[in-house]
Amino acid sequence: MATEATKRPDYRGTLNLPQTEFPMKANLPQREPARIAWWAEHRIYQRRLESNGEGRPWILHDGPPYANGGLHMGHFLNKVLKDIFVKVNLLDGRASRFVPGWDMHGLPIEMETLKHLGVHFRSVPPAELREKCRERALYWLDIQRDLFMRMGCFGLWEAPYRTIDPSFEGTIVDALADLAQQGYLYKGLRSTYWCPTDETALADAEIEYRDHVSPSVYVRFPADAAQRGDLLSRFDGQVSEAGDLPLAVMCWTTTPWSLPGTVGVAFNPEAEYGLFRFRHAAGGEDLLIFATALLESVLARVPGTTAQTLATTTGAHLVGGEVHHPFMEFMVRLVDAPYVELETGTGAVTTAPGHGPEDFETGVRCGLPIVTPVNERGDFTAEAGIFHGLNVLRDANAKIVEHLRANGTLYCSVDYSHSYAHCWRCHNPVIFRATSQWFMALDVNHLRRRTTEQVADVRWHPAWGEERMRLMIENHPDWCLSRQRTWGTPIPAFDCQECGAEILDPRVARHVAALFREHGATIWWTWDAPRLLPAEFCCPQCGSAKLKKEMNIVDIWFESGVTHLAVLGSEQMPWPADVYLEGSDQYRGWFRSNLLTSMAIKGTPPYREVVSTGWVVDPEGRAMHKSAGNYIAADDAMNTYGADVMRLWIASVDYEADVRVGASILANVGEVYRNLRNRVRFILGNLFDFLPQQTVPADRLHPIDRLALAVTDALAERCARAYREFRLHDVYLALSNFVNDDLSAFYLDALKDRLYSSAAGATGRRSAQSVLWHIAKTLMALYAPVLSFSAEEAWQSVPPSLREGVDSVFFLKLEEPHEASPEGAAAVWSLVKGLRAQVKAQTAVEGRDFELRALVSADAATAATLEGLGDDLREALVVSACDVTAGSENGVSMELARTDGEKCARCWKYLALGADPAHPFVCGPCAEVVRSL
RNA sequence: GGGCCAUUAGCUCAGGUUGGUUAGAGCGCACCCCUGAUAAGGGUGAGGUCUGUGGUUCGACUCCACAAUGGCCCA
Repeated sequence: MATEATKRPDYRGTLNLPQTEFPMKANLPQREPARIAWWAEHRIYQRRLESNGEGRPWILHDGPPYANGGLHMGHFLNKVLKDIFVKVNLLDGRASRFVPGWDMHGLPIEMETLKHLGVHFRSVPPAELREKCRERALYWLDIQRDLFMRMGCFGLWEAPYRTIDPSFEGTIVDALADLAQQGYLYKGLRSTYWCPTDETALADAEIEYRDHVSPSVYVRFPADAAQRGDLLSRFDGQVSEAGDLPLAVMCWTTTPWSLPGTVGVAFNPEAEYGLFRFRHAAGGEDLLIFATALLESVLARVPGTTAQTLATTTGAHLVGGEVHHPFMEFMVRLVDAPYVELETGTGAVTTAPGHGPEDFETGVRCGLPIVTPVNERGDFTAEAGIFHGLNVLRDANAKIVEHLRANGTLYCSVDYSHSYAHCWRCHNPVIFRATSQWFMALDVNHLRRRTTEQVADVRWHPAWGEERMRLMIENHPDWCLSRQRTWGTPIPAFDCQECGAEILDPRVARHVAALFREHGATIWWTWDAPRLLPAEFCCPQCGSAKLKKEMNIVDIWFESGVTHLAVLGSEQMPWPADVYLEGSDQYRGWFRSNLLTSMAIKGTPPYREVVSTGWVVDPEGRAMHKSAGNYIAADDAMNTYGADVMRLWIASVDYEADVRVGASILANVGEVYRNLRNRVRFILGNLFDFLPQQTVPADRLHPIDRLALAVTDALAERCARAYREFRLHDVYLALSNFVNDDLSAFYLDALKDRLYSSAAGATGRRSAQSVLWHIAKTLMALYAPVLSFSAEEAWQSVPPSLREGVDSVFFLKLEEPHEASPEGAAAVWSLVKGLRAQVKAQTAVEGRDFELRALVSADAATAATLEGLGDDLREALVVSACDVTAGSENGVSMELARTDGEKCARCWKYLALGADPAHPFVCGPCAEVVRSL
């Protein structure tokens, strides 16, 4: 063995093997924080923004997260996606200035603060409670900001917009002034969701549906003699066996507490109703009216009864009749309502316009009185008679059922489990109350029509977003803007003490807005009315100066609905935004609220494009919940996998639909990450001795290198286009295919011989390096929006002489300008790649790569093309010799055979050895290189 | 209960703008090669009734209807 070693010396030291400081192992969780500090210290984002200064900035307007807790994977998806597109545009030469924002007012924070303090909101003075809420919101803002920065997101983190800033509060009130001036705001009685626990009206968005068990009651609404005659006549006089039995309508409700406010009974006008002769188990008999379709169901619930059908008619025929209330003093009108369904109950539904939106609508349409005998705490008022003082959610149902049973009007009461509206924060059931609230009208000034029309002018991603938004606007009721809470921005309304006028005057609103900008909105609680009003302002109706401020705050969806007015509109942050990007729940939320305020105040949408994302779900496709045990906190994921792997995960999925995440999914992404990282590492390793001035001009590159250049430029073009069109997954697929298939398995593999065994400064080697440097820059730039940490790390590992003073990967261009590629380059590339694949497929049979010589035969044209590649064809096939012959047949075929040569101890190709007696085991070219060292 | 969206190999996704030969890729897995990208690299292979059921058609993963499962929004 010793003699063998001396006979065949080790030439390893004479080769140009890769060297790089870019480590193979990423250690992302440990290294990423230092990268963030470096970006901040060197003001990388700000400097690129400044150098991109010309032209209109590209603005992705940030939808504000709610500052009331930690961050989950949904937050990660949201903010990182935004960051990716911000960086795409940054690298693409635009000033993509990202101003992050936070939604900081509102009930959830107020609740969280009260819980934190352990007190009830009535026990804390408003100004003090507001200060505590502010502290709490700022506390969460800091935590969230740190995490967003930890994700690697670029943005103006030191100057975010916050809905609690006095300037923002001023914008909110100015927006109300604009709306008031144009006649959008009105005060109206409305049946609104009302939370008796929190004592506030709730927006639709503040409602969640949960299962709830209610007593489902069948109640007798008796008719007196006159009413009886009238009702019987409505059965077309076909009633012969009625005798003188008493008559009643059998009504149904799942909210017995609404009975004191029940002033109507609704029938489905198209359904059939029967007049039934009822024999009760106890012995009595009477006549009852209810839906025929529900007869069996009713009999099943009122045991021991039998019924005989005397006559039938339609619901429409019964409308206009009247019966007595089962216990109140007033009469109840029979009305029609299309929503009355015949699946459960009796088809005769109690209607309390003060306690339900449908009932309210029916009441208004049919002229019923709007009765609301329930106060803000859910207690019956004196208007409810004997039930005065009972609470509708606690004891009213039981007491009312008991009373019905006692006075003989209850047929049946059974527990009924159904989906019922609950408060989103305290999770208690909510009720409806008719209360006086401020509304934004959607049909004033053709707002609804103009909005649905202009929805078509926005580019929606995915495309179905347009239809979804259009339907959303078409079906939306007027927007209830007022809330009866403390932590928010006051609605600048005053009530006249003399004439009772409710005043929301634009002039007053602008005055208040200016005061808020200067002093903050808390002055609404600490200043008296005269100080808040413009000098000499009097009631526009009666001229009285005795005005009292209202204590309503504005819906927080209105606050976030005017972020476009608060944040955009300057030269640096122009209005409208280029893009809004949020989860698909925001079609109903922020996309819509911004659209409506913008259409009303500015006349056009606040965005040109809208991107919506799916939901982050667990590996089985189920929603994530802390209580379900499948919840992943954003910081935990980053600490485990590193932000860059998490960021790559986002590119690996189709974010427009729901995206799954879990340990095995992220492990897969981790493998792809290592691929992408090692490709760049290998390329950088081969550039350790390369200098920019050694770059070989395109026209003198090796043929295969020119093809590689062309293929790389095509990739960059394709990726850049996909990036600009938000097709992130296409970038991911294109990059991983390129890096694995074109580079690792083909080009880089082929290049090793030339890079390693040529003389360091040989033109051929510099040609390869020239192209490798171009590929490296291309890849790092394309990686940077997604793999921000790793791309930057790679860039910092490039020898400074090669980097030429470019400090950061974020100073590169997304797509380097380049000359047109040679005609058909991609086809030639594929052709050669295909031949190389054939070689590889046969190496197991025929021998190792370099042990082979290839005999390629092709039609004349193809042969000419292949011959044009010169020795690069041999190199690309990784064989020791290659001959091309032109045949007459179409296409290309190849034969492989063993070479005659011996293995060169230095380059490992099989060639004639020993031309230089000093180096007997080495081929001619290698001997020459070695001699020159 | 209604609207919208999704459902293609173990996982993440392509695909077919006009339905037409053996539905593709990466990762994982199994086996093999290399050891001068080495806590790397290369090759080969096994995995799919394209969620299900009907329908239209000479022919459907692709069009239509219904259903299931999951998601978002609403009631």
